[in-house]
Amino acid sequence: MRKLSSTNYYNQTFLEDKCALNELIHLLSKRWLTEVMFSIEEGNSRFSSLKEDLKHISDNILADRLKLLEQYKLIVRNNHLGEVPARVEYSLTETGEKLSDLLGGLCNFAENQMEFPS
Amino acid sequence: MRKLSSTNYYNQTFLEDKCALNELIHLLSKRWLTEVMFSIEEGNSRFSSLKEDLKHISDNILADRLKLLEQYKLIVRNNHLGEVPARVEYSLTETGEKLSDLLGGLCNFAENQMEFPS
DNA sequence: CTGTATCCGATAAGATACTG
DNA sequence: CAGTATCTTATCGGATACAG
Repeated sequence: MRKLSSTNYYNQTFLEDKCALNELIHLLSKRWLTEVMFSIEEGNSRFSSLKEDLKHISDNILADRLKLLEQYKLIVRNNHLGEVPARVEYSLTETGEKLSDLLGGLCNFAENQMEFPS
Repeated sequence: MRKLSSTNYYNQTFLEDKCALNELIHLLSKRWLTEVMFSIEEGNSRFSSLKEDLKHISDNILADRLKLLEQYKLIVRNNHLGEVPARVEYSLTETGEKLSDLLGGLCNFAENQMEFPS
């Protein structure tokens, strides 16, 4: 639960305060996060179906990414209360869909106009 | 110089191979990288003027980010050979300018349509 | 089924000192 | 002026075990 080593922490918050883009990119850079978003967009709404679709993801990472996406209001969590076994469904918010579109454009750019070294 | 702890390394390359977007985001997520790009776009072409513009960046980080941007062909390095003291100028490539535009759109989205927690 | 808790190795940022 | 080399600390991803 500790953090902030002076400059390291300071610089990160400085950059995030300066421009929201830095905070967004920091979020997007978390491994699997965009994949989880795209997988939900494609119709995988359950924890188990996401886990199956993203073959190599682990439970704790998937749970963490879902929590993050929910906190940033990019997805909504629909808990079907009281059902046993538990049933939860996720879906994109409007903001989430908009972001997904923008990332589509960026993806197209990355694949067609960028040259990656080695 | 060592790396790859099996799954950790494997998953990263798996995701980068699957979609170039992941590799691009991984690049953009390096701290200061977009700031360096934007600062060059605004006319800061020298190492020293970038360092002055981005007040809290350290030498080794700035040097590393410039090297990365050059490797990905987002900037070009123009070495004025034989001048003493050394003089080097950086500028955006066409690809760099295109990426900068796209990031502008993403930045606009981040600042106007996203809600950041806490 | 849908998660949480703890631990460990790998990577990234930055401080400091030094170089052509 | 424009960097490089070495080292320390913080953060991140993943394995494993467990819980409501």
